[in-house]
Amino acid sequence: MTGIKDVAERAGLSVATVSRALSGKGNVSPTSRERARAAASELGFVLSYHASSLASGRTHNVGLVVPSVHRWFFSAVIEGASAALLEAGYDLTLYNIGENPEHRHSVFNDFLLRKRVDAVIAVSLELSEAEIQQLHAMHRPIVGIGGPLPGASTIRIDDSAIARKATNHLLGLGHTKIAHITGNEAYDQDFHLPGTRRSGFEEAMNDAGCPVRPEWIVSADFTIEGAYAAARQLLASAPDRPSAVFAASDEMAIGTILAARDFGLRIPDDLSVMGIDGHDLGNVLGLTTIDQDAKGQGALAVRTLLGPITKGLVLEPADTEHPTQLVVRSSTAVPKAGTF
Amino acid sequence: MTGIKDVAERAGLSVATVSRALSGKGNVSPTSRERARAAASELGFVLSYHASSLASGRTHNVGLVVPSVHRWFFSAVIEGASAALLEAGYDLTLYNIGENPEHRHSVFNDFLLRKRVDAVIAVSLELSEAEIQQLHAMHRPIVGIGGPLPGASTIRIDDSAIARKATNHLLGLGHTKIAHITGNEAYDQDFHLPGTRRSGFEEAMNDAGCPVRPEWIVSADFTIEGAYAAARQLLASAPDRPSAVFAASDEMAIGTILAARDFGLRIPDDLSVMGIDGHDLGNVLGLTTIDQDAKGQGALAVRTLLGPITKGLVLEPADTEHPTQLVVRSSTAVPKAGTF
DNA sequence: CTCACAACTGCAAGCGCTTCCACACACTAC
DNA sequence: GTAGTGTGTGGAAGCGCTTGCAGTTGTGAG
Repeated sequence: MTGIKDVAERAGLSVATVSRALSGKGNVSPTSRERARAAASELGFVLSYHASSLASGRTHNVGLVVPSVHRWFFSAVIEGASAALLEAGYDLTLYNIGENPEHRHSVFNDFLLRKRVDAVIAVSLELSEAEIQQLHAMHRPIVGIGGPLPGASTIRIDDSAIARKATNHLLGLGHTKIAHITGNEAYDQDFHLPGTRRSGFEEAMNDAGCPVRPEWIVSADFTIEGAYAAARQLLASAPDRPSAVFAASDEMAIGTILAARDFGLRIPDDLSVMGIDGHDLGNVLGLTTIDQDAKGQGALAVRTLLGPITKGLVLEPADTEHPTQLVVRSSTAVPKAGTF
Repeated sequence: MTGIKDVAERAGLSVATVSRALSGKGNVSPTSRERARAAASELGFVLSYHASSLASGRTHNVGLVVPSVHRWFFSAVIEGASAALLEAGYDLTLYNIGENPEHRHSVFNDFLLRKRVDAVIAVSLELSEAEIQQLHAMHRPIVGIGGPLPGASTIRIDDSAIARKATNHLLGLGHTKIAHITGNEAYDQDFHLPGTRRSGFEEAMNDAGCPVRPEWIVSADFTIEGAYAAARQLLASAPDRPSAVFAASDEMAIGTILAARDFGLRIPDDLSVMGIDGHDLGNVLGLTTIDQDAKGQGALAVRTLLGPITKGLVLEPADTEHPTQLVVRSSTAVPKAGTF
């Protein structure tokens, strides 16, 4: 394999100068820089990042920790982060926690401590003080997506406000019999996201003077399949059926739509459905939603990290609220008189 | 940060012995091994993988290259590979090519050559001779998923046989008016997967003496959305409508089901639909499919690579066919007499 | 003409490990 | 007894880069 030594030889320069020329750091005359570049490209030289990292301490690699790669939100974040990192010349090391709690433990107590990443992006994961401390002790900045992280930067959306906005959209159309599909307790552990959205829903309902019926708050696991099952139960009793469903995620809204179709309910005539996310399928199904631009959040996380890192600065913890947008499609409408 | 030196000091051993003790390679007395382990864990020592890689040449990191992270098949492969790698103590570096052709170029001509990965898993990507050569020159074994890779190991399914099996399932039920949703040309570049499945479909039809109607072969981009649009066109002309649709992927089958519902077609009464994949949504929608266990393919790819690597052997190129399974659910049935 | 200073360059010391080699020692086999 | 074998250990030479430092040159100011 050709190393920097070969390049130096060919260019008639020292290894040190070639290193500086190629990295762009330090003073190098234009002539030398050009010669180094030419020699490198003639030899097809590609820097060994191990050696570079060992010597410099910078790895050009960012760790991305996600709870799952299947759910829409996470894969959208991965996509956004991945593209931004690729553009910046950074590698992306993916840690998919999955269902296994042991995996989470080894990711935070082993993998991430191997000094292989310059920074960590944690998606929808509430890190413990100890976990954050460890990473900070190693000078590894952290950006959290999806919730507040003590002492770390975060990118998030205002879940409570969004839930109120969504609920108000339905209320504004004239719905009063509104059900809510929230997340299971298991999903409330990390950032209490389902709880926050649910509270937002309840507040909006109370503000409008609409009763919140406990039996119309059902929970699922944030997947289409899970919400499908939950919605079937919710919609089973024809005489006492909500006229609208607000689901805490688009995937759960989609599950609801599928369940509604099974009962022959037309959307939005017999049932209005809305979600939160901006899922790609929303278009096909005409789903009204609040788009949270997950891809953009992933890209923003990368920019947040890389700015200070490339300048050699320390990342100041900051809390960035990502904008969201109500997208009205055909799954919500004024309730038909008959359904009241 | 504590290094191996600190551990050696604390354990009263040399750095060399500690290294051997912790890595498990070479002869170390049980006493020394235990002392090294104790000292390491007391100090919370975690190996620096950069230094380790630089010295040993092994990186404990595998590169996974995918065309997209959104499509079901790819995220399932990622999930399977990710879990298997985590178990083995390996990092997973994800390269998501995406839509941008430049990204593909830089991944293969820059990122993967940085000597940061021990091996490469390429999913549904047909590598050029040059790309394979480069990686082989660096002694980086490659495993391809989804198609033959000259000189590399591959894991794949028999697309032609599967397509015939699927078609035969529909023919066996009595369908003769069968449409096929195939992939766009853009998706035929890499492993000609859409083309192969389409040929299988046509062969089975011919063998059964059923005419293949060109206007009943439509193409989409492998997404639910794309197939939805294509299926709408296909199903629009009521008088001349197929009684069954075989889609080249589950996502496209799902798009077809959604489109059918828009036309008020009941499944399977008015239209039988089947796909290929084993998509999670298949259960909810009652989709008949051929399960190809994408997660298992990802895990198998990892095992295929890691076996030889950990033993220090060279990976012998081998072509492994992954088993598939016909899963009959409620989206396919005997055609109703009226629809003939 | 000298001096201070900046711009450029090379030497060499690491970065934190792995592993070759040499050596010490304890055996077994003759 | 000696030679041969195997096990356990430490010294030290790298792995392929980056970067502090010092040295060389060129420049404008005094």
